[in-house]
Amino acid sequence: MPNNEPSYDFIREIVANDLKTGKHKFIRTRFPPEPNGYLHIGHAKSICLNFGITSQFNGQCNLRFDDTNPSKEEVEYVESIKEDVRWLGFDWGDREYYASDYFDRLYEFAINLIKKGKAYVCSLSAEKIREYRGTLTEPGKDSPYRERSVEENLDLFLRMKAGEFQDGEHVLRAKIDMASSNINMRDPTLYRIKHVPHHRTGNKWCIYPMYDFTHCLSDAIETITHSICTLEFENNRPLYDWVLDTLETECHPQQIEFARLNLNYTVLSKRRLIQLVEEGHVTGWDDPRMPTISGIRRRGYTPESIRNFCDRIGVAKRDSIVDMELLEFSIREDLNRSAHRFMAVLDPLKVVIVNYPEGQVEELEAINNPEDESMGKRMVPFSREIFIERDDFREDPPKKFFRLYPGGEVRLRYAYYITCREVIRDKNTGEIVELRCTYDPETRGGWSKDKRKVKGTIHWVSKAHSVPAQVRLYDRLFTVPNPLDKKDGKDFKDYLNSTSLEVLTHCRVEPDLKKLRPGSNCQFERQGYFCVDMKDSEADLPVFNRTVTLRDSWAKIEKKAKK
RNA sequence: UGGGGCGUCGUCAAGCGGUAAGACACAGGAUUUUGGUUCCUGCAUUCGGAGGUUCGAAUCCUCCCGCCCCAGCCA
Repeated sequence: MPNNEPSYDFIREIVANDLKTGKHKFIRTRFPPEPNGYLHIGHAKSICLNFGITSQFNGQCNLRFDDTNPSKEEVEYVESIKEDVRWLGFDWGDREYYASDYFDRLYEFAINLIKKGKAYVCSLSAEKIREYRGTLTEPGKDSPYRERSVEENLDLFLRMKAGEFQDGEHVLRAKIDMASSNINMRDPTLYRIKHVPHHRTGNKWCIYPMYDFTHCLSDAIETITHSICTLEFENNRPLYDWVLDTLETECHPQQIEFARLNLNYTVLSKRRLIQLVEEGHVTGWDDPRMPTISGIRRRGYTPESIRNFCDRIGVAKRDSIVDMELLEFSIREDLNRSAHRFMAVLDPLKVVIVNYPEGQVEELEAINNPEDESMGKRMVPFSREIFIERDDFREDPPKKFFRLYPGGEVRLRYAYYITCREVIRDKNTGEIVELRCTYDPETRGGWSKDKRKVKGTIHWVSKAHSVPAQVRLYDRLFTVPNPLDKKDGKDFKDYLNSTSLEVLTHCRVEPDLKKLRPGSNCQFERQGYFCVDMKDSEADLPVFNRTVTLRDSWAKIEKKAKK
């Protein structure tokens, strides 16, 4: 049976079915980041999933900060997270929640659990608790404090909250089963003492709830219908259900796990990213080489391209490593149809057109975006002395090289055909410093009446009219597809790409490029997509970040020839 | 040799008992004033392996193999 319907991923299938059977009339999800670092492209997958599903099925997605560990969390992170989610194009309305807003209710739930005889205060040290927990193959042992009376537990827990104890003296534990084959069920810790001020609740609390206790109850409080998380929480699902079942909450969301995103040539874990930042391997969370949302944004990626990327990678349960090229495809696709084209010479080589009248300047018409006529045209100044890309000239051209070489003719985009007549070198170094060329006045605009074949077209800028610019060429952060694949004791940082950033300081670009606003995208013809750096660009010296190169089939041919 | 998951093209990923979608990548070719874009064409006789059930299996059953997750008072 041919089926032309676009297929849902397994989560959307569940949601659609719940709607169809009437299990739910309204879908509510949540995106629950812990504010202990910046969001990365892996979070984008989760954001697109959670917000995407609810917009598709007319539901709502809450933004909830899972802020139960004050020793790792900071307001800087909550601000950046909000900015990133918004930038990606999603709106949580007024539903900005914090697990810490539920601390009072969570505390009541804990009291309730104690009263039901389902939780107890354990006074074993952390090390002892670990010992008593058993191992993967051996069952654990009951804590000697497991049978404390409800009254004693209530009293102790109250005093924990009141600050009568030091960190680590007691914890509140669920009373489940120390012999469970699921280690998460061996009387997991629910509350710990931490005399640490919280970024939102200040000094109000010195006991903080653990994830397993907080998350399910926060979901229930917010009447979440589908609690979507990553695979590693699969083992926690029985505990998620146990807490809600035992407390008999009115709402019992369904936890569903999917495989987190992995991308080759980079790392996607906050722990490692924070390491790169703190140890100075990158300039910050928003370094354009970082896979963080802020890094990608500064690199020049568009929200649209990220969303398309997330659609393309799909949602499933199997661990996978997505090819970076898919991300690059997504941004090329978006920028190809939207980016304004310009000419920019990254590594300038001076060309004097000897038969062009000295002092003459022409304004030549150039198309702003061949994919979008509505973006119009612009005038580009042309004169006797211009710059071309050093790499577009070869004294000894390889096969199939159809750019400029001695005696060869090439088209200057939107300008004229020129022929190279003479190569000028530096007397001392031998370096080529200038090319003497002649132009054909009959080819204005780049056309010839005699239909003579000129296969190559190169970009250029007028020496006198172009403006200087700095260009930053970014490459992948790591040299190997999987930096975590630690053979012979190597650390992921051993695979850092030492040439992931190349700064070009002598570039010359079209004068109009000076007018671009920070953050704007554009294409440097024949080279790639670039954006004006949001932090370092200045009116006198614009700074451009290379978002991604254009596909380059010449580079492939050359590479093949070398082999 | 405890438990929970997962194995379909180089990379993602559909497939839900009726005879292997799609995308990226790759390889050819056409068009092109970006060696860009666009457009054609090709790219899994086979679904981790072996048995079995069935007229028919990637889909059901059995066994085996491989990979991931869990022993935080992290999330």
